[in-house]
Amino acid sequence: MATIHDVAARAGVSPATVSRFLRGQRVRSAEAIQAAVDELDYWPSAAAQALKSGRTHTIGVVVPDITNPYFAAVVKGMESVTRSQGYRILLANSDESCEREDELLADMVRRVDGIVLAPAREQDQTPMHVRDAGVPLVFVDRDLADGEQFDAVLVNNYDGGQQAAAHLLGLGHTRVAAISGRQESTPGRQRREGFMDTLTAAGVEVPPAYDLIGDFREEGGYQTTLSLLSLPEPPTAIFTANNLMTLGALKALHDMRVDIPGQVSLIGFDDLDTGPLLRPPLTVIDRPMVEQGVLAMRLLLRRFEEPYVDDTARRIILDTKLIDRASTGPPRRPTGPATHRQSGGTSL
Amino acid sequence: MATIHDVAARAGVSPATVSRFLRGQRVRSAEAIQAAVDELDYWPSAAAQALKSGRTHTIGVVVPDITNPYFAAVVKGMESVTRSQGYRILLANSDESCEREDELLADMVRRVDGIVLAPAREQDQTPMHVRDAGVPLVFVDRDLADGEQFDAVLVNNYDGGQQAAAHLLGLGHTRVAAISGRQESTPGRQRREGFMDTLTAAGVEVPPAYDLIGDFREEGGYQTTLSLLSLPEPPTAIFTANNLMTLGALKALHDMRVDIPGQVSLIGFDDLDTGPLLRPPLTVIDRPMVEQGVLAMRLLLRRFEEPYVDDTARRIILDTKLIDRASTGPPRRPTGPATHRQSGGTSL
DNA sequence: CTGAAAGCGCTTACAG
DNA sequence: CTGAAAGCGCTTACAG
Repeated sequence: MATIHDVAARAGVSPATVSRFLRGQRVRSAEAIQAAVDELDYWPSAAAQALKSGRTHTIGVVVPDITNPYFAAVVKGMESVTRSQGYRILLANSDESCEREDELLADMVRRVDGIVLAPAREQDQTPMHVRDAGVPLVFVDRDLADGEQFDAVLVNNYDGGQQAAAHLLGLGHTRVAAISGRQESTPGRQRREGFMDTLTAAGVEVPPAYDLIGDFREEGGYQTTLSLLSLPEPPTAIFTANNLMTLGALKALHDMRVDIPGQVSLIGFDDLDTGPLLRPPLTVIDRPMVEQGVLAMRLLLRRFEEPYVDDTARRIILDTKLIDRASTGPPRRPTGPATHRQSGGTSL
Repeated sequence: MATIHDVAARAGVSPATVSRFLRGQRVRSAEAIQAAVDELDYWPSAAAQALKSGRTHTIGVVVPDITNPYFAAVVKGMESVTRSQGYRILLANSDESCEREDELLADMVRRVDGIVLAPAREQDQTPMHVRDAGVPLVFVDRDLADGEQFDAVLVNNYDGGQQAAAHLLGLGHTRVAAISGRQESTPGRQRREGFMDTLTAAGVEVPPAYDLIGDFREEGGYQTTLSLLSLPEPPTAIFTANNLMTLGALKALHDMRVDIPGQVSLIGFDDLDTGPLLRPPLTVIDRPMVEQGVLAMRLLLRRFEEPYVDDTARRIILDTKLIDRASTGPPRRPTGPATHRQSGGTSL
């Protein structure tokens, strides 16, 4: 493969001049150099450039699962930004594993300029080390327990949980279950807290059997829903704390031939592309996706601007929004202090 | 950041010895070096290693759209392989654009050891150049017109198109429409050909208004379906050539309050995670997804084995399979040389 | 505007 | 097993 020396020799200049030309500086022999570049099919070595300049123009992105449509959308947003700025993305899945995340981060420290991370656990220590090593870090979707010093793009998960609970309460539900994400993760903890606090404040108690922890995966949503349905007194409404678990719950409900929302109402967190097309169309707590990726990447790239002065951490918290479709409705026979704004179910 | 010299100095050895230790060779001062590495929090510079060794241990992956669940699954499969082999993935979307793909490829040539590509067009020339530059290339999902010299993992798209057509013919449809992908792409062309050939062979003619070309995106599926429905004589069955267009078609059908499969049958190519949960559950041509990624990456990494002798191109063609769910059924009133294996529709 | 030269941080024959 | 030395392919002050 041709090197900068080959190009220089062919164009009759020094390698330094070729280098200057390539970085857009004005040089006398521009045409000759361009011709040599074309003829030799020259492309600079990224490794040599990185070694010399200390910049890789690559951003590491670590998410729990790229097949989760939410993260796919977030990554898409990030890519639209990196593309326009001349950066590229080194992508990896942590698989919700802290150990895996640590390995990935360690591996990335010396090959990227910065990292966007959705930490698997709020107690992670590795991000601090990475930052101490001089690699800027931005959180997306998830935070650290003591993450205030990091840039972050998050949503108001607590609020989202509240909205979900308020919606079910408004329909008259009192036997309400929640399938939450791991409590060591930001969205797992916050969504559950918002949901539970709202129920408690309304005088609705949630028995332990109704307060389940999933794994943010479809399988977890499926299994926990089955366990809920096998209870002597199953809930009349279920809140699933992310898109994949919602899908799992929906599958379980279908498999058990449960009428939605006749027998059980289902409200999920995070909308799906297929949300309106499902049986029944899904009621969900929605939030920006692509936009989160865009904002997170902008926050990160901003740290590479020269001169860079403003060193304060930027924390962006976006709002959630209820999308009321058809998977929630009033319970068949209100069993508690039901509100009375709905016309009521007729069956049984 | 600490360098190998710092570690060497602290351990009282030469940099060469540290380097040997790090690559697993036997050295006398192993403990001292390990201690120095730990204390200094040393991590080798990927750029320096790449420059010196000529290997980046990074694989470039270029797909049309990572938010397409099919490609997300393929990438997941690829990642499971790279992970276990000490490689990482540089991921990028071509957005179905040839120009964008060219840019990405050119950019990657000097920063990866190999590339897995789903070419946007069968006439692409750039892959040849990349290969000539010494970077191994494997195709996945899509091929080049003269791609026999490249490793590839594909599926029998023609066969899949045939299966879809045979299924609709078997139900008695004669007014059959197809929404295909761009004919310059492998799956766009092959799926349509298999579908059309089968109809033609059965004596069913497809008018131009029924033979539409989409863009493999949801929006394309939506718009073309609307145009189909606005025809004086709309089709009784639609074949959509990929998952996203199927979703778009389903949305259009819902929006126009068309009964599926009562008024219109819908059969898609590529299954969806939500396939069984949709209204109605989708009949599709299915194919391996994660597995394709695994196979493609194995094919590629095999080229880096030492010593590498077998230089013949490996072409893997996987089979498709019909999943018969509920979005297809007999037409309301058979209008052509209908077969008679179904019990027939009752309405109208 | 241009060139000679140093150096980024490693790896690897080459001697010992 | 070990060290000194060269070199991977660039970039960038430093002079001119």
